[in-house]
Amino acid sequence: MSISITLPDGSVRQYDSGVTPLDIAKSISEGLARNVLAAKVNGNVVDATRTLTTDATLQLLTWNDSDGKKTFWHSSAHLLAEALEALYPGVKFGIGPPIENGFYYDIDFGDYKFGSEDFEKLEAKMQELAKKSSMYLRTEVSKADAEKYFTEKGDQYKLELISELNDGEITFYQQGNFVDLCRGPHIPDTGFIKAIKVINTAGAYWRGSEKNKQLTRIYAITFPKKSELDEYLAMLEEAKKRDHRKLGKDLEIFTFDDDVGPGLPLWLPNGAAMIETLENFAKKTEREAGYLRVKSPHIAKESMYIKSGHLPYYKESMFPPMEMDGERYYLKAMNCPHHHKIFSAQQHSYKDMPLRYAEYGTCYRYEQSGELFGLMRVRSLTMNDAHIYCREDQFEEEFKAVNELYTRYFKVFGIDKYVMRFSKHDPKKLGEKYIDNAEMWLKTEEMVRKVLISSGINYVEVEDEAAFYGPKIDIQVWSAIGREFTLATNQVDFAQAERFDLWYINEKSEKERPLIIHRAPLSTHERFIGFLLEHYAGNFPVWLAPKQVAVLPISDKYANYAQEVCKFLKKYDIRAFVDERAEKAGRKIRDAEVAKIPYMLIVGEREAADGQVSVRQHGGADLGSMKTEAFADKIKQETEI
RNA sequence: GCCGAUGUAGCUCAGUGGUAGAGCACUUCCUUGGUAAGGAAGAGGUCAUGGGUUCAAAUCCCAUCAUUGGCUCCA
Repeated sequence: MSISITLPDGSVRQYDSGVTPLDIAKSISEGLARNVLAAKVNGNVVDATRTLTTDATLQLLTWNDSDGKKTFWHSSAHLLAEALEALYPGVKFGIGPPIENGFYYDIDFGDYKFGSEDFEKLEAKMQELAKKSSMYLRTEVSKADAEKYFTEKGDQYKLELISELNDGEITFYQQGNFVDLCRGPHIPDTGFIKAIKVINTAGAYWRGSEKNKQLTRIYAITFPKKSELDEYLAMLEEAKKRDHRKLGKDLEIFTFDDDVGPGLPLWLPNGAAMIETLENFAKKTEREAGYLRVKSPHIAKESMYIKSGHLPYYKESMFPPMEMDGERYYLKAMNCPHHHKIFSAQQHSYKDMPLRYAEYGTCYRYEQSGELFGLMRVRSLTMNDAHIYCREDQFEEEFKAVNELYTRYFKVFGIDKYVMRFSKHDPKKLGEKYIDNAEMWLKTEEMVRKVLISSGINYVEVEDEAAFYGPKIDIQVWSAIGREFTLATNQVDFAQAERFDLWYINEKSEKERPLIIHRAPLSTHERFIGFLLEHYAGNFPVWLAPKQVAVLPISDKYANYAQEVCKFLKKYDIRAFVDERAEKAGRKIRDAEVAKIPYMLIVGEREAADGQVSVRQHGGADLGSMKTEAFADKIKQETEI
């Protein structure tokens, strides 16, 4: 009997029933067959060795398809497990999925401490087993047989997984002597795996729960070619060069000190200059957008956090309280309660609304020690914070304006790789994790969705990630080394107005609750500058660069002239300095290049003679000579944002 | 908080039980120069901290602190 196979280009070919995708690949070309890792049949990824008995659409998957890569890495995880079982008999296996770059396997080593000194041995064993080109053989097993197999093997993790499966949907895969519970699919044989690198190990709780035993997670990556592994490792090296922790040190932006404490960054003059620039920019933008600036203290009495409802939710991540005059004071972990108090300090009419209170507010959060990460996760942070108090009929417009502010900022900084997450509540957790007001949850979530859709913003909706007081939008970005974090956030709050008894007088002369929007589009200084360091790889645009211009006298005969130039530029608010060291011009240029300073002004006899500067741009472009004033005008223009 | 790794000069790092090292940076002197490193000399370390083993510890063991890769968390 013959079946019709439709290929991605639309062509239809006839084959005998029982043909495999691999056979089909061979019929097209031997070269293709050598590269086929798996197949997509009617949209489902399956083994390339599965037989086809009915008409189908077929896509052959290779290393160039993400599903092909995933299959390759998943199969590699089985290879890793096979090698582990050979090297450390009796180990038990959790799960071993592919990830974005490579794969991992969670292992229970019993009492053995698996560490980095085991990596080479493991890699060698995997290489050895890969060379055998063992086929990945699929068998369907009954639930009873599956349970029997892993009971005999004593692997309680696999048994737990099996207990959640139904009879008839359980399959085993075997390569060499290793059998694993797996739904597949897999690559045809281990011979495809040519390059192997064990990356690192980490503790990981079984099924992701702190209550469970911690297993040893082994991360590794494999490739079908040695050269691809080399490329990957080179790419990792490149990413390390962008790491904000390295750049922050090299460019003298920030530092940490044991005597100050973990997660408490110290800003060096260059970092402080960036903060000042960012604040000026934000303040100007916010002023234009109708925000009013407010200021609030760093601490407050415990009673305020009880009133706000923050304390029961976040006590664990606040620094412990200080006792003073029989009162307990907390370092603030958020600015909202203070702002609410500013709102309630005055009486407001509906005509005053919306009121937008903005503050670069410094907060302190006791992040878990294991969570600290350079500038991205710290314990003292200064937020680009603001709270908008508005009437319900103003909410959409206000929320939309906030989104537009984000878009404007992101455009200025050239941020285009991000995901907007719309975080919603989980109705099952009303009264626990979330304020118990089902109606307001649904109402505000619908309002947010409406704004997102009408603004044409791409977003994903996620359940059970809202703040306790309302739905929110988070902007997810990635660090140079691939770690995901929330850059900015925009939240709705329908709970705290009630708690703080916030009201305004409406048209009918009645008290009415405002809706509140929390927003922090520029995140915190810590996180944002950390992000910008990586985003620009330290090559900041002129307006943001902590040092904008280096004036480099050819010799100390021209030091005075250099100082004159520098003084002149400073009058224009340009951040300039003179390199007066007794070094040659070449050396001064090199050092300015390494420090990533946008402009270098070389001044010597020629320039001093007629009030000029010779301009070199970071990166090497020689812009020639011009009057100092002309240069200052040029920079002024460039720093307009 | 949990599992693993790391901690030596300002920075980057070498140093497997026997007198603490290199490069860069720093200081001083010489050199006065034209678009990515001029030369010489000098200074600089309680080898994270505290215990232990040893005739002897940067090195081996234990604890603590910090950093870091993950896990859990993230107002």
